[in-house]
Amino acid sequence: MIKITLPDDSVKEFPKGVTGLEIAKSISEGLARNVLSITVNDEVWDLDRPIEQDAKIKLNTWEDKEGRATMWHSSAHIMASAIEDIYPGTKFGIGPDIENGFYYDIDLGEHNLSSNDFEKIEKRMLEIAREKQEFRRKEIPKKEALEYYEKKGDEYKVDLISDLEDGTISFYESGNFTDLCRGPHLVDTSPIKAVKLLSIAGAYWRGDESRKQLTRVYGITFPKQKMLKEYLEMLEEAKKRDHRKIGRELELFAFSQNVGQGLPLWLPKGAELRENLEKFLKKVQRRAGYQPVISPHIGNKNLYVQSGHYDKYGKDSFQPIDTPAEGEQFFLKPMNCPHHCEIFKTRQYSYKDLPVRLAEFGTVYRYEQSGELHGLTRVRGFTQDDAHIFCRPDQVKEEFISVIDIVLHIFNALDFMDYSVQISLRDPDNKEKYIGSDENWEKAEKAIIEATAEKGLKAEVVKGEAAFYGPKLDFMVKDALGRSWQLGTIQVDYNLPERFELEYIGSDNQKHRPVMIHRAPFGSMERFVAVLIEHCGGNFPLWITPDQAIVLPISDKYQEYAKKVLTLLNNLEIRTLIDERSEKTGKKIRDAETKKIPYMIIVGEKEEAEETISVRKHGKGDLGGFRIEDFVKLVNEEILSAIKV
RNA sequence: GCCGAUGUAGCUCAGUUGGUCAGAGCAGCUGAUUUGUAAUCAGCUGGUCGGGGGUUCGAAUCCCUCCAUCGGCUCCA
Repeated sequence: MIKITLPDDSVKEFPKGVTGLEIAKSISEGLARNVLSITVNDEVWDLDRPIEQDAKIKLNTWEDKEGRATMWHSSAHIMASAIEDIYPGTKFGIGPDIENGFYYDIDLGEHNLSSNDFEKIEKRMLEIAREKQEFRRKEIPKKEALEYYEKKGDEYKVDLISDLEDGTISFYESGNFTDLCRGPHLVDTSPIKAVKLLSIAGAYWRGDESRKQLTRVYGITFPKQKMLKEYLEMLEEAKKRDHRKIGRELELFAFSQNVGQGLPLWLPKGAELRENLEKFLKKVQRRAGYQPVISPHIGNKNLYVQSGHYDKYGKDSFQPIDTPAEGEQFFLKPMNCPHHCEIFKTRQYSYKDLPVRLAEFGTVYRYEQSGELHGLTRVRGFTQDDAHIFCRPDQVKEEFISVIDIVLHIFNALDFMDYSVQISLRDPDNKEKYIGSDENWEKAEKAIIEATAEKGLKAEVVKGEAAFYGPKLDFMVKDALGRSWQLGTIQVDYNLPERFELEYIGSDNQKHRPVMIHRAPFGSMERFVAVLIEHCGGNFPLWITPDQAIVLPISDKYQEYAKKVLTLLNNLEIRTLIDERSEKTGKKIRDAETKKIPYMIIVGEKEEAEETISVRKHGKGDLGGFRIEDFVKLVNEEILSAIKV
């Protein structure tokens, strides 16, 4: 007998070689029907794989991430099987489960797959699912596996197997389809009740641009038809929050082919929104000891040669700007740091002057590949809420904490709670790839880890993800469709102080090299606004929204009073509009609701007589009559509680 | 840059196998209406059907090419 520990820490005894399915059955028939895989000592297994010794287990159903992963991984096999049935001779790369569904990279040879082919593949997949094909695990020696795929002519699998360690390799067989696979899988295909192929894309073999591009087919499956329907509806809902759509509807920003792709035009409403964010951050930064600086949009080539960026990015960047003077070349600035280094160099610093914090909303230009451009999240011209902190090595941690404070303060004020934090460290096995002394790296990495811990952030630590010039801390936020974007970033840099020979005089009267910290709490204004739009669906917090209120006179007779109210509110710094059209009140309200204006001020006979206003809140409805000063108080309280000063 | 898809009025979309197919709703304009918490009525103006080339008696519709957009891949100082 072996001891099986369940998630609630209860322990049950089972005969040696018991399977996950048998354990599920011993608990309940219902569970046995719904269980998809089993986690055995933190490893996900097939339900029919015998457990030979004491173990801690968890049975995974659709409700568990691991359960869904098992189902989707098996679905990828079914899709491959269906594709092989329909297009014999197809070669297969990899087919993993992903956060929402799965994909398979395939090589169809001459044939071109398009979304028009999805229906017949889906149909075949459902047939396979209904056939209740069992997934059978086989262990085969590496040599035999290689022979199998060489004979089949599938160079991708050969490539994969060649990289595996010697010994036996696991295969899974379902119906006529056999695939190299670590597993785990469903017991059989029957839990898959609903199938949807979502999209098709090119993907380089092994993510390498120089290798062949395969066809990647994305799909998702569900144990119930209804779930698929709900999922597709959810995707539709998410599309409604897309910043590109809302940006157009609320007239926040636009693109023009005449101006150029990836070059956003901020419309009056969007510019107001952005300025409100900038004003807020400027205020916060002033309090935190930052000094504003301003630098030009172009820089001499020499500047970027010195920074090292010319070498690394010059060829792929925008073309140089030539001037009449001989030998002079300028570039649109791709980042602000070299300029800020030059600002730092304009005077001498004592160790007592540090840290020096230079801040600038600096607009930069980068040549992003055309296929990469995406609304406001990926553009060719954007404004960083940039600052560079020049400090002593012993100040790194303190500075990190203070920057994290700013980032959290902003996220808090915008009700941005759903973010993740990533610490990127250097690859410990490849230290020579990085610039800067071992000692400084260790100090900085330790400082970042400690600073995040002290701030109570749950950060994921990723080794080998650091830039060559220093470790970093990133704040990531997801957009409406679940894609992750990097917003705030804090990066240590040992490279630029070196290249620009920055120095300060220490207490020992010797010259020392400062550490530089790049940081941008928003990241870029463009990307931040994009993600903000998707988070609030265009219903911006009152304090940054372009228009906070709109006065709606009931009829032309009350225009005069309405204008009086308008002036009064604007004088009290409530950004207010007026709707003077000869429309019915219902229509004016509808239009104001559509524009997502937080407060509607309705004035008619009664209000004029009483010197009051009727207030309607967006999305909520009528709040009743107010004296103007009471309304202003209400608005100011709402703003203060949001900003949480 | 690569793979696939898309591109019809400011916006959202119809347009059957190439032949009164250039349309609708919203928006806009003009007029009437003077309105009380999510759409008042009537009339009117908008489009070289993404650009260019080709096939055809005839192209929004078929082919080629370029551009842009969308979903991915790669990249992201």
